[in-house]
Amino acid sequence: MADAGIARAGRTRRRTRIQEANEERILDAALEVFSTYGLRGATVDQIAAVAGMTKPNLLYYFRRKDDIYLAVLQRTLDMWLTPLEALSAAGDPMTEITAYVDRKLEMSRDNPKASRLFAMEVMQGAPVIDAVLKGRLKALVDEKAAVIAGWIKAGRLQPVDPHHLIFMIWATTQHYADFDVQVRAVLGGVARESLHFERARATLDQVFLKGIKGPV
Amino acid sequence: MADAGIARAGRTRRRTRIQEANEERILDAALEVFSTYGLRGATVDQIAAVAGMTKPNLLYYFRRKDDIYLAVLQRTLDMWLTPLEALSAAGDPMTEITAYVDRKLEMSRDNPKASRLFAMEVMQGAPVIDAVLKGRLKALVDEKAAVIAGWIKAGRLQPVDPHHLIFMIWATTQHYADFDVQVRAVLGGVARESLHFERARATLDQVFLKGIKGPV
DNA sequence: AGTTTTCCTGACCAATTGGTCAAGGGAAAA
DNA sequence: TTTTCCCTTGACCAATTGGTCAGGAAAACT
Repeated sequence: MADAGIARAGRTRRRTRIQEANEERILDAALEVFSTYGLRGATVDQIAAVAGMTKPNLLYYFRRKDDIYLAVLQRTLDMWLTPLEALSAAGDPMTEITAYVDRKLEMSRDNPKASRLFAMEVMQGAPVIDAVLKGRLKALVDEKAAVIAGWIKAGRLQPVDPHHLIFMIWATTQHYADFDVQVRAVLGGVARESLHFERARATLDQVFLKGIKGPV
Repeated sequence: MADAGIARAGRTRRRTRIQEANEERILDAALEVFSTYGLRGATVDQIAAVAGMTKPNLLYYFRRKDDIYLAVLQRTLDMWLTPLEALSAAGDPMTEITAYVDRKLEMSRDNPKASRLFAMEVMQGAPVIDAVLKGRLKALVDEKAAVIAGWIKAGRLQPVDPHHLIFMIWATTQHYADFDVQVRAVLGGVARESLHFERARATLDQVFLKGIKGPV
């Protein structure tokens, strides 16, 4: 996979500040464009325009469209998986899960483009990160599902299918990023940003909490 | 908007069986392609190939790419809104909501392409159905949210924000269509189709049921 | 049957797309 | 200051894209 940019001939050189700055500008622009139009719908010209540079200049840093796409996916991947990794068997089940929901929701609010990028990739059949889904992601989910299963076995949580519970959390939280336009359209001018986020959080917390809280 | 196909000159003629059949083939193919790549990422050649006809032939029925897109969106819209319309104030709250969840989940299973088509459209900023979202959809959601609010006021349901509850239901059910690839990847070969659908249904029903069931 | 209308296709076109390249302008090491 | 690389660009290219058109093949009407 190399170093993202500068896969050009000759040995690997030190990274210039210009290089560093431009690659970041490009990746930011690429996130913007790819997260809206997907790999196929996005054009290099468009990314270059958003990044404020000429197309050949952009292609100097990333030789092919696919390279940019790959780089921006990888860049966002870790950030996206972090919240689930933080779910700890040691903590109190309800606290842990609520915290996970809240963290994920915050990510959707603060980084909606990352959410949409993955959504686009997956909806197009995950041509690039398919292996990651089946490998790293599956392993992580299986691990945390086991943690939840442990809580259930210990009688600290209602018996629910852990995998599908995780799917529910993903779906509900990412919905606010992926379908942002629809959410706004339906809520109308009524709800101001922060307010509608707070309501979402309250609703999710409440339903999940009551929905899976341990035996009365 | 006209008659979808044959907006060609002259007065509107009767629809041939050939016409009817071909338009359906085209719309099926268009659903397949647009739901995967979105408006911009899809190509007319590709749709024609899936429909099993030449590009000029396809363009004989729909003169522009946008026309096909619009037609396939409209064709799917009603079907997509039906489940929510069926939610009735007259019924028992929990029964109604569970039934809605189940219906939506079945739609995701039986017509995942429709789900992905709308997801794509919305994620790309809803350039085509923006007005529908703010008009018809908002009106429908507001109406049903009022129904739910009524149940809450009557003490038959835990107090939750009705709009966000509806979002939760959309998100969780459509997730199985939109992120199908991811779901399969994470569940691995373990779960066979029908089995994993049944588990999803059970999990959603349970969490929503316990999550919002009226005061004990 | 013959005539009219619909259907279908190969050839074609302009615009856009991903990508290359030679050569000039700058930054930084010597 | 000089030299060496790094950076940037306009011009260019082949392939793909959305879309047109003239004319032949097949239906449909009479």
